[in-house]
Amino acid sequence: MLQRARASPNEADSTDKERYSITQLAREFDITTRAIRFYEDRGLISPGRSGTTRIYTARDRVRLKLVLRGKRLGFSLKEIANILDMYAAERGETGQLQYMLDRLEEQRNHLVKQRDDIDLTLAELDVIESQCRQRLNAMVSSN
Amino acid sequence: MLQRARASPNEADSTDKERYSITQLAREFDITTRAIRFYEDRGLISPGRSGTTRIYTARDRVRLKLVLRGKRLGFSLKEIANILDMYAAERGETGQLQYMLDRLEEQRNHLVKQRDDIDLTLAELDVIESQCRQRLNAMVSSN
DNA sequence: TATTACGTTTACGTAAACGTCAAGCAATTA
DNA sequence: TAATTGCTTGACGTTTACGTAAACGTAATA
Repeated sequence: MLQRARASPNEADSTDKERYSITQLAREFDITTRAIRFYEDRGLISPGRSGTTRIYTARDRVRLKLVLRGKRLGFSLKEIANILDMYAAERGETGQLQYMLDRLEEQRNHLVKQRDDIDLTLAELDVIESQCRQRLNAMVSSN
Repeated sequence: MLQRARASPNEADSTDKERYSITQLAREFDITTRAIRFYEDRGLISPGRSGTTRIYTARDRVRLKLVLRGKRLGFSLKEIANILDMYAAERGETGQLQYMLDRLEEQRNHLVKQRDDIDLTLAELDVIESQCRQRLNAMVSSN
């Protein structure tokens, strides 16, 4: 039985040894394998292969996680691809550091605006809820 | 006159008098008239008519604003419709106050999670940016 | 050996959210 | 009066993000 030890104390290669199958990831993140393959088709993930079968590393898993976070924030896959590129380019020889700083600023502004929207909406939910509770109390006390 | 007092100094009719054309709103919010009509088609807005021409009140405008905010937060038009219904039902005779409180809670959880996502992303942007700036400094000092 | 589980590619289908004509009415302006 | 401007209602086209089915390979299990 050739099982690899997990949560290993030492790592020979500096690359993590965890590997995931497509269905493992699908189950973990509650998405379909179709979706994962689609993300690959759009260049968001590039898992290795064993024959034809996809094999996902810890890095692939992180990228998938970021993809899903981006989706929750309402970004399109294309936008998410750009963001992931920024993450990746961060240590590459881009030579366009200023351009990248601008893009970062842009991204930050977007997120801050979105957070403001959320805070506004949460505040309004508070108002609605308190009015709901008032009506609920009124119903109780009128019994 | 059993009217609730509103924030306005005088109001003859309790309905505001501002009217907007579809292109006015389109220009104000930088969307197309096609989009606005589409929102109407999906029941998100129901402007009055003068003949066949749509006439938008201040209330319609607010709803449109909420629609766009919802879109920025990544909600589908169907979800936005539900949210708007909650806003509207708030003073209606729903008789399902508890159900509505549950939906409010749900909505709140969604938003809080989204805000957490944003905070996570903003933190990571900080990291990337500082590394960018380090590289930029390195380039300058190596000249 | 047959079934089951898991994987693959290819390809057509679909819902959402509009974009983009087309054709026509109504009012103002040249 | 002719043209322009703004509005209307269809209706078909498009993009995104997958769903769904077909047809197949492989490996473990009953």
